[in-house]
Amino acid sequence: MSNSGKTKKRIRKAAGAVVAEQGAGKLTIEAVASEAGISKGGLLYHYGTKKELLEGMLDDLLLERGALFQTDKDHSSRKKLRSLIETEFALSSEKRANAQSILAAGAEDPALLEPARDYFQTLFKHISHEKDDPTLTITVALALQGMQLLETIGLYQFDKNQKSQLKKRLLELVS
Amino acid sequence: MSNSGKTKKRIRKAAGAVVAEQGAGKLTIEAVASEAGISKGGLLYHYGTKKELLEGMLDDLLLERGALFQTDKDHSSRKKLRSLIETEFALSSEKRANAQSILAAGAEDPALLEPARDYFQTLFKHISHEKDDPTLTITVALALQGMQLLETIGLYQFDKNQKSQLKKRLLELVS
DNA sequence: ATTACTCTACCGTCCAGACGGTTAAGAAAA
DNA sequence: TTTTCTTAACCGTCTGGACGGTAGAGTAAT
Repeated sequence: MSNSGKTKKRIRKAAGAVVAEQGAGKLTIEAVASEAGISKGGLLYHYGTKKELLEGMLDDLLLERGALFQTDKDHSSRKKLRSLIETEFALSSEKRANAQSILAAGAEDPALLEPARDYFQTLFKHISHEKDDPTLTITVALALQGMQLLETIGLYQFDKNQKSQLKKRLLELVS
Repeated sequence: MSNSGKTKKRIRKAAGAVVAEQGAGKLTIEAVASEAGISKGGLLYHYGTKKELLEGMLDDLLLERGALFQTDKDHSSRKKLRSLIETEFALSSEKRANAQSILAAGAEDPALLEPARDYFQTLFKHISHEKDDPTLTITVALALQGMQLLETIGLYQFDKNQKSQLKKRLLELVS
């Protein structure tokens, strides 16, 4: 476990890059290995199967976002959402590349998405229990996700200006 | 061209079903042919290559939504968005399955998504020129897309109740 | 301090199966 | 009987994964 953590991280990052550049269907072990600068055999030493790699990628993604809605039972869903908005807009492009794991896992085996489904289940259940205006809060959460997914799939890229305005407005809507 | 239109449509529908059930990565010509009840060779008679099939699927999707923002120069972006909201929520589950083409095309060859990129480019440009509160309108458009994509990827399913509330609220926000 | 051994981290090769696409031939419809 | 549609058999390529091997750093025994 000494050095292997570093190499594993490099592999996961390379996998995200492959998906972003070539599409989820081109995520092959060879392509990832090449992008990471090691051989296929070397990659399979760290991740015994492709499935393990996909799971590792998804973990990265959910660990970043998921903690919020598991703990913090004392905070309102709006407060959590505000914090999620801040987090999402502040993410480095490297971390945002982790979202590619959604597409890769969905393409390979939809069953791998189960943890992500749990996350959204929890998220929307939380918000629905809100007293003030749950549907508005859901709208904001959906807009945040919509932006994220559009960018991940490569259908649209918001520029800095648009993003800062959008962030400001989303925060206002759930204040 | 006589009967082939029907068979082609059945093939496209089968392709959407395969993606929905097994994931974008499992969209193989054989699987689609089997789902459509014909042989692989039979499918390739109608769509000479897999790429052609993907393009056909994307056309289905964009023809439904796209017309709105190409024509109707005299209508405000809010009015168009309201009409898009109505359309999206009224879509049959069969038509909603067309959205799977986004995932399939993105997995196979991201270049195929170009028409879809154009669509969103046009959509957001239109909205940005709005005078009243473009960022709110963008938020609503993103929420609509977010719902759509979450359902398409299979990360969350909104029930009838949630949907009718959401539709009502989205319409209010851009009224 | 040299020999023997072990472990981690990798590499290169190989293979069975899956895949997209071609082809020759037949069935159905016109 | 010509055109349209469909089939089964086949081909070359790619992919996931298995596997044998190895360089090097450490550990222990002699």
